[in-house]
Amino acid sequence: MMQDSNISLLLSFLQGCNSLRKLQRIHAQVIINGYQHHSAISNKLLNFCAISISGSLRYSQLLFNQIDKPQTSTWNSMIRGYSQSTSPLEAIFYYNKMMLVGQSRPDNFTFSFLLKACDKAKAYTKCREAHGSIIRIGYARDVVVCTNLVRSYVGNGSIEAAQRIFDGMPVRDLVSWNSMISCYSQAGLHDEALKIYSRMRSSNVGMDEFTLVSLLSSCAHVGALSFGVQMHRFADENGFMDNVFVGNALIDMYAKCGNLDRARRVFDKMRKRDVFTWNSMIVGFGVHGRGDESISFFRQMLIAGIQPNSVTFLGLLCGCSHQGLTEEGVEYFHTMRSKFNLKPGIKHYGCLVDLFGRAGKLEKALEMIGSSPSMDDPVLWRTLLSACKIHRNVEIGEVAMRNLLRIEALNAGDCVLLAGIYAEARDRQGVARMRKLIRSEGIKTTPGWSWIEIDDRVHRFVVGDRLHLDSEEIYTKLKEIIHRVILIGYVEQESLVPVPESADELLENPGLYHSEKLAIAFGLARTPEGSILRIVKNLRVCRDCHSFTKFISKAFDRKIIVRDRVRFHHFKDGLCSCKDYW
DNA sequence: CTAGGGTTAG
Repeated sequence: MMQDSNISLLLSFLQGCNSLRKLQRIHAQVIINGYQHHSAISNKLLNFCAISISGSLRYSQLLFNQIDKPQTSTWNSMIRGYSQSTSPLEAIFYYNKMMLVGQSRPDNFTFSFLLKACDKAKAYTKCREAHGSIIRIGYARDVVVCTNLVRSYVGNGSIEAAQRIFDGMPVRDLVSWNSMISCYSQAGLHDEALKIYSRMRSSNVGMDEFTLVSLLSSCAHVGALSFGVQMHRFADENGFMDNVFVGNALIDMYAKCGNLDRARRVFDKMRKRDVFTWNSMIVGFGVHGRGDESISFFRQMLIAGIQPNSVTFLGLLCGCSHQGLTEEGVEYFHTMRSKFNLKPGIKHYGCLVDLFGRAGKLEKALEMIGSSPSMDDPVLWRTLLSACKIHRNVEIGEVAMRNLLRIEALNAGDCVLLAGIYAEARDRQGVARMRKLIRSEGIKTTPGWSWIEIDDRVHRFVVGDRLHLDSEEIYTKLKEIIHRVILIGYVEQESLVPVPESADELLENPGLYHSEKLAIAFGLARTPEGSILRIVKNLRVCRDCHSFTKFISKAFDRKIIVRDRVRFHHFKDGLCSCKDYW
């Protein structure tokens, strides 16, 4: 009697326990009363130590060692604890030990925790082994286990296996669908993520905040504005707008789709704002080249008492770089350390290389690489090479190229860039050398493309595209456009050495129409007068297309928003928001 | 009360 009430008292103490110190006192009581072998008590203790934030895995390890015949649930606690710790490999060791001892069988919980550990520890082989055991022991129909399998395979880079398991699941609930979508989204397979959504709709599991957040992230990445707007409406209608994740994802989506006003409106309405909220705005302004507004939001963020992090500074520095705020950018770079105790990472150095590079201070940019943590980072050299393209600097461009070769990071895009620099310097032999280099080294090429969204449909174009169904119409329209912009001063650059946009163009089809021109022509032909054209492309805008687009915005009185690989260009009345500084 | 899902950068 006495004993039972003591036990329940100890258990209730454990329930309310919120620190390791208290826990140790309770443990001492357990030992004093001779209850250390009472399984309810020791399991509870161990479970608490393993899972709770205030607990300690080391402590639960000690407790574990004192239990002579651990039950499945006890093993599970250890595996679970380590699976969410910083040493997920330990979880796998515990599972191995459990199998080796062989006294207790793994259950559906064991596999859920183990799979999570395989994901975190990037243990592909173990993941496959677990998959086999799951089938053998008979948990292959368990919806939670399968969902974990899907995540674990994706985390280990095997999207195909994940997709097969997902498709083979006898039952899929809302969480399973959300997992599949977020996995695609996080793996960068945004088209797949958006495609899954339509299948999900027909399976009648509904949608919640989690679904929205992943889908919005994918919209942001591919620039699918009208789909994003649909999601916004859905969030409004279902009362999801109070969720800070949803608000953040919406801000980011609007910013990345070129609509900063609507991003701002969502921001203003949010009741709770966290560091993601502020960062999304700061990064948004940054990639649109509105550095002064990035700075303004940064200041307000500090006043609101939100601590900036390294992403905040990436947005801020990007804004400074694209608006030519060189001194401010350098200043903020230094305050990272001095005021905010943040160590600038390689990407922050990249921003500074870009900042100096764009401003034409190529020597400074080169110095910056020298003072960075790594002279072997391809991104830094590539950034310098892009700057050399802007400022038509052959010498430093060649330095960047030699370094890319040295660190064996050279890709086709780099060759195309340098070829462009040579072309603008009228150095045909240089262009030819780049062409040869790509061929001889067998360097993989990225085809350039542009797309435009018209009536909720995406139309995608490549250089010299003849595959589009409306090819005739597009080329006729393009001829007409060229005629009209020449009348107001556009000079076609075809008479010069063609500046290649993509490797394909450099290798085989010089002088063809860039994908961007085709997308714009199609947009002009198919949308009502006065409406905004939104173009998304995977490469940078070339000088000729940039000039061409400026003239179109004037000749046709259209606002045109182009999102290229790194930033936005807003064309209006013959001018671009980047002030020709990109 | 032993399980699985979310945002910025890259």
